[in-house]
Amino acid sequence: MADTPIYQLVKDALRAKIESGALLAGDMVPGEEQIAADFNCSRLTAHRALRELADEGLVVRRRRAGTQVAPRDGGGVLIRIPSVREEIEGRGFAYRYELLTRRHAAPAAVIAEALGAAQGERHLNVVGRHWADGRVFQHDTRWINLAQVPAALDVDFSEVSANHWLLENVPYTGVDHEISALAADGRAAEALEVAAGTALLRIERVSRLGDRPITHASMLHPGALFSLKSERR
Amino acid sequence: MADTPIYQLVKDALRAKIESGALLAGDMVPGEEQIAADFNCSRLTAHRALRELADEGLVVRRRRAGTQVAPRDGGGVLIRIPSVREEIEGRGFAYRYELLTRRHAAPAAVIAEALGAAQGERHLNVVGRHWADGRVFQHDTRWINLAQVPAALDVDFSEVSANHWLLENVPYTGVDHEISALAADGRAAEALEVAAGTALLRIERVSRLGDRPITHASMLHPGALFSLKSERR
DNA sequence: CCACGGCATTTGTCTTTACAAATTGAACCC
DNA sequence: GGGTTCAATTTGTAAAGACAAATGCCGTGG
Repeated sequence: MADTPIYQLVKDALRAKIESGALLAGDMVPGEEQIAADFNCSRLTAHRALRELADEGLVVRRRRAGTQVAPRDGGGVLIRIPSVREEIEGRGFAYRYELLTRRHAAPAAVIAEALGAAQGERHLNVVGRHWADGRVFQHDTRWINLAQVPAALDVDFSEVSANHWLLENVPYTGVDHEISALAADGRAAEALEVAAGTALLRIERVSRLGDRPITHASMLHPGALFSLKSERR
Repeated sequence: MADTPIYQLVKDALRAKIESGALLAGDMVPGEEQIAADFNCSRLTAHRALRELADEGLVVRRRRAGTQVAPRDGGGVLIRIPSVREEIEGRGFAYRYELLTRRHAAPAAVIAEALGAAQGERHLNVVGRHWADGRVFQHDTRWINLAQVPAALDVDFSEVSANHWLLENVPYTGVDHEISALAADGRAAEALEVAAGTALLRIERVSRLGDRPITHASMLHPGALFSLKSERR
């Protein structure tokens, strides 16, 4: 016997109707009272099912107007970027982090702006590489906003990667990304051990606590060798 | 007066404690009874607040063991890829779609496999370009699985982009992505109106209904000119 | 015909009450 | 000491009742 909760049964039934096309965008979904009658449950149970579907974006609810199937987003798609380590080990390679440099210096103007920091202010710069077996998988240039995370100055990042330490020790509320492709110049080619001119995938990431930037990371991948794979929904 | 619902007040209070670091990963969160007493509300209201925080991944709940702050994901980051049109118009450019070719043919082996189709089976191939003002923003090669979407054969994609038509007319349950960088070969360079060898950003997307692939899309961006920007959470 | 207002409907939140399910921790037996 | 059983605690789901808030609809009046 199915001991799946009733609200879940209701959700599944409605979801099936929507995904099968039996209910199209804009169509009215039965009201809470109606569903409660159909499934022989209380209005609260029907309400919960509809509310959760609304939270997931499948339906739109308005008082008095009732519930209708949400218009297909048309908009975007959510993808998940796994952590480097997860990505590498998921492909069956051995993971290794190598610290290249760690210095206390003033970042370039672009970076300073991204960090919301004053020009010339000194912050922490950590540069490292993530290896997949014998090949460089990612080159990681990170600036840590010392105004937000002064404790980072006391950390030696030779053992822990900056990414890892930050995740463990610094709370954040949001992350902004920018993904682009570029051709490797001399320095990048050397760092990644590829030929100059190779196409690289670059991910720039600013993590924030509220609206205060915590870190700026610039991650480079040899794009011809590896690719980021993301999952559904 | 604040007419924000009580469960929301509870959520905000706990979220604040977690994000400020007052509660660290692994720390116990007060139980439902305790919260109900603290906020002078019913257990169900406290339950709803905790349940929603658990749905959002901030806390972990186990019967008898109680509720504790979830370990920081460490894992991945969710980003949102906006639709091409949204992306272009969001930057203030005029959007235009141009159909290049539309043919009924057998895809290459790799594509056929991604579509879950038999070798040599004919499907619908739609190739087009998305323009931002006078420049090519994206080149889009799409294969539509006719076993799943036979109706696509009757559509002339000169007016509507394939992406748009599919979103409007075909339900899907999941999308898989792969993002990579590559250097433009002759044909790609011509299609995107860039110099050969320019670094390109490529997004490959397979959309599914259940586990049956609907479409395979290969999207190329001139990476030096444009980049994808994603939003928080 | 149009503008305004009130009414009825539908969703949103909350309380109280109840029982089920999971799991920890302790008592218990061997 | 080690494994097993049992009970208490905590979360999960549900019902019924109640009132609040939003808003589409219709009727009224101009």
